[in-house]
Amino acid sequence: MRARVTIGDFSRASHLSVKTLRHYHEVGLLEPSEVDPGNGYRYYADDQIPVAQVIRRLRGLQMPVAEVKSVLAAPDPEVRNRLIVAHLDRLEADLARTRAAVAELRELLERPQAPRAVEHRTVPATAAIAIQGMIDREDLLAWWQGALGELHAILGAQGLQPAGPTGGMYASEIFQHGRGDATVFIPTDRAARVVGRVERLVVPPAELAIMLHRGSLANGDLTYGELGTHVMRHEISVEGPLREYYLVGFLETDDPDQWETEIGWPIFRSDS
Amino acid sequence: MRARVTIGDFSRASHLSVKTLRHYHEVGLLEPSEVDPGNGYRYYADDQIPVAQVIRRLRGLQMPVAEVKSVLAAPDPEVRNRLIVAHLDRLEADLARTRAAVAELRELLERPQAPRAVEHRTVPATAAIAIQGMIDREDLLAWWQGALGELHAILGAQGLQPAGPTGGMYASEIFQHGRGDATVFIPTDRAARVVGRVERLVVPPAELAIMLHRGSLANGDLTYGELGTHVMRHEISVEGPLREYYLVGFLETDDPDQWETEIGWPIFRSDS
DNA sequence: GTTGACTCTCCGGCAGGGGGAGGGTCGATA
DNA sequence: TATCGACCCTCCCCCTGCCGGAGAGTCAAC
Repeated sequence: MRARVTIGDFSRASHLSVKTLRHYHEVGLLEPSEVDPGNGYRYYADDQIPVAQVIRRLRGLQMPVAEVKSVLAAPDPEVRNRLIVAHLDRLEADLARTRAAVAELRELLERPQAPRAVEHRTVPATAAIAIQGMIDREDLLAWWQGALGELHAILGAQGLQPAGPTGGMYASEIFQHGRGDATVFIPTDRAARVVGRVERLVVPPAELAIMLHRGSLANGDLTYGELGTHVMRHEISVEGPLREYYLVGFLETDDPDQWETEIGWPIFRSDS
Repeated sequence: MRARVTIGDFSRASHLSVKTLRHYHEVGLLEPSEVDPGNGYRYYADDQIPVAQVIRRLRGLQMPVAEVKSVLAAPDPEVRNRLIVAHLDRLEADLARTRAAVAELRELLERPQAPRAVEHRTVPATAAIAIQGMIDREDLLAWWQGALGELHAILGAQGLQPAGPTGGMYASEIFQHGRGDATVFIPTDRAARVVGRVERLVVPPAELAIMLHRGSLANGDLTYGELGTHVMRHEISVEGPLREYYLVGFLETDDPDQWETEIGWPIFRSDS
């Protein structure tokens, strides 16, 4: 026989506040086992306690309500667990990222930076193989590694050598709005055969203000900031994606602190 | 000479969206260096880029806007750094908690539990020394350890022995709303002298449904849930704080997995 | 029948912005 | 100098996941 209790009692038993329970009812996350049609009173059954527990646990780990709902709706325990584990994995990844950001910020607080040099460069049009995509910022790093790896693999498989440093182009919307067009490319002298998402591309010419960034690109915003300040102060900024050239990257060394990246900001140059 | 740019250019240079910049202006976090009184256009100066960078960094680490504001308002770099480091420390603590919760949940997914026995117990009124307080849930663990340590120290200093297991009483509001009354106590035969926040207390008698919880109390909600289900199904719940008795706790062993805690739910018993 | 403790719905608000409507402006070109 | 497209402005509503309170209806014990 199932016991039936009021919302207040269920609140005390489940450790969810009355407000929260009503909210969960409203959004369909946890429906009372019975609602009196006369007065609207909600009544909960004792076997809803474990459900409430699960909800509390998952919400405590920031799982969005909609996702909790789909977990509960999944009939198969296997599916359920996979959804939960997926969320836990995302959490772990988040933790790692935050931890890294914290460490970097601590580092930056310890030792302030010296100003860096800015170079002007005229980049000619360049034939290359490339991968393009509309990318969410959070996926950028994974996409970037995958795409660069693929390009190198294609090149290697055809016995070709890069004709210049690997590079990338990034629409500023990626950084402002978290999503935008991105391109990575490797210059090639001779036409490579293209496979899958790899395509041939003539990287357009550009006038760039260039600053060298050392270390992981997770810290790239600092260099971007410095470069942006320089450009605002001394140059005329023009339309066009930001450009990066990976002089030393993850293909050359495992230690991100050793990476060297040129960051290029499109500018207008009237004279030399 | 400072350059002056429109909000769009500043957005591209700072990687903050136009919407966000307007929002930061509105809340006073980042004021444009100049606002045209005629048309309301915002203009930013190049030396605001580093400020924008700092804001972006700190916001990226979930520092509330108000706190970022006070960081920027702090004139002394020392003070600034202390504020930031404090936030980073909080973040680290958060990370540790989340990590632990993730690990526990993974564990729970691996091996499901067997149902546990529930015992009925009549607890008589008991003289004790106690510490009470209105506690936020997040501070509960620290408060609990501190208070228990203090009680034991007082007892030890007076050469007295506990006359029963250490216990605690917790208003259910703590769990429902994150804040409420809490009490920890140690029964004593002979009157102890009381010092500071320690007081003498007669722990009121109670009828309890009791379940044994093994392991860290971070997982206590599971046992609470099971016990709550039992109470809803088989007992008549009455008013009164939840009660815990720490049979094996942090004073006895360093390994939280070894802890044993009795969890008591106040019930009504008409007969034996 | 009267309390007092519950319960209901509805409204408003929090952070930290995003989306979009509707309308004014800027500047480079023709 | 007119025009056009790219900017910019304000205002309002929306999002998530609840919390707080007002005003009114209900339940159960005495």
